[in-house]
Amino acid sequence: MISTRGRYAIRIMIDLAKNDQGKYIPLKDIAARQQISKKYLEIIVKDMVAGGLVTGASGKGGGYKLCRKPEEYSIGEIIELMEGSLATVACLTRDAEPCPRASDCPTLPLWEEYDRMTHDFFYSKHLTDLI
Amino acid sequence: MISTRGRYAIRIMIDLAKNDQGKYIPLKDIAARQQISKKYLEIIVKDMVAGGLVTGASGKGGGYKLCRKPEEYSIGEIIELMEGSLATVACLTRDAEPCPRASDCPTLPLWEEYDRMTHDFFYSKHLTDLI
DNA sequence: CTATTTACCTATTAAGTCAATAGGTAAATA
DNA sequence: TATTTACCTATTGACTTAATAGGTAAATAG
Repeated sequence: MISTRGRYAIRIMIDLAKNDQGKYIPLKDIAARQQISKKYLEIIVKDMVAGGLVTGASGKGGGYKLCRKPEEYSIGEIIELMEGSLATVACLTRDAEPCPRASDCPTLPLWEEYDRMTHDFFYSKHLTDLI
Repeated sequence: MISTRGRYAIRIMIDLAKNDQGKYIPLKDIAARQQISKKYLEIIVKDMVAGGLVTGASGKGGGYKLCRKPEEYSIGEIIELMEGSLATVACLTRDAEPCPRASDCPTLPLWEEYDRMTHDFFYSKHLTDLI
């Protein structure tokens, strides 16, 4: 299940893209338009800055801005950053301890196939596809 | 993320299919082969009986048994029963309260497409594909 | 230079979910 | 009648989720 972290991050990105006029956009405005608590968005957007999705500027006239063109963001990248992983089962997580049953696990190929499909799906979608 | 409920359920089904000799198979044996706590499997298999995936019989010589041929079970059906839903975002859950933003939510089509893909993927796989 | 606006920071919390464990009762057979 | 098995209810510890609370630092407009 994709949580609010990933979903709100995408909504922030879309909002930034749609309202782009070259200037920074205050989080207050985004929160009002998206009807999400500004305080909660702060936590989310902080990680977006750290992950290189957006840039922030303090002070009057400050706010947030995309740091690439909308077509240069894949949805997969956004979700993977915000959720920590796109993995659909625990044993395929980035930092999963190696499963001792992996070599003869009859279900592993299924999860791998689904994981690959999920990855390809979200990496083939870009921010521009949502605008 | 698919939890142990869904994953263990599939492993139980595979175990029942592989070891089928017409008789009931005690949960004790499945737990030993799969290296999963029998007590935990009890909780899971209870819902599998309720959902019509397997039948149970008490007493000596009792245990569990598939109630259809392995090719007649889709993986989607098993996961959906055990996880409550195959939905990948909250607003597409069976009993989600209707989202007031749905009509002009720019991300909804994305989740719907992914959901459809997930559904089709798991319903196209059957128990026999894992044996 | 000062007031205002904004990002940025740390901590806390209430509710819910997950993955079990514990300790029984009822049913069926050898 | 003893044994084996399913079936039942309750509890728990760890973790995650989705927030809220209350600040400090930076930048600009006036």
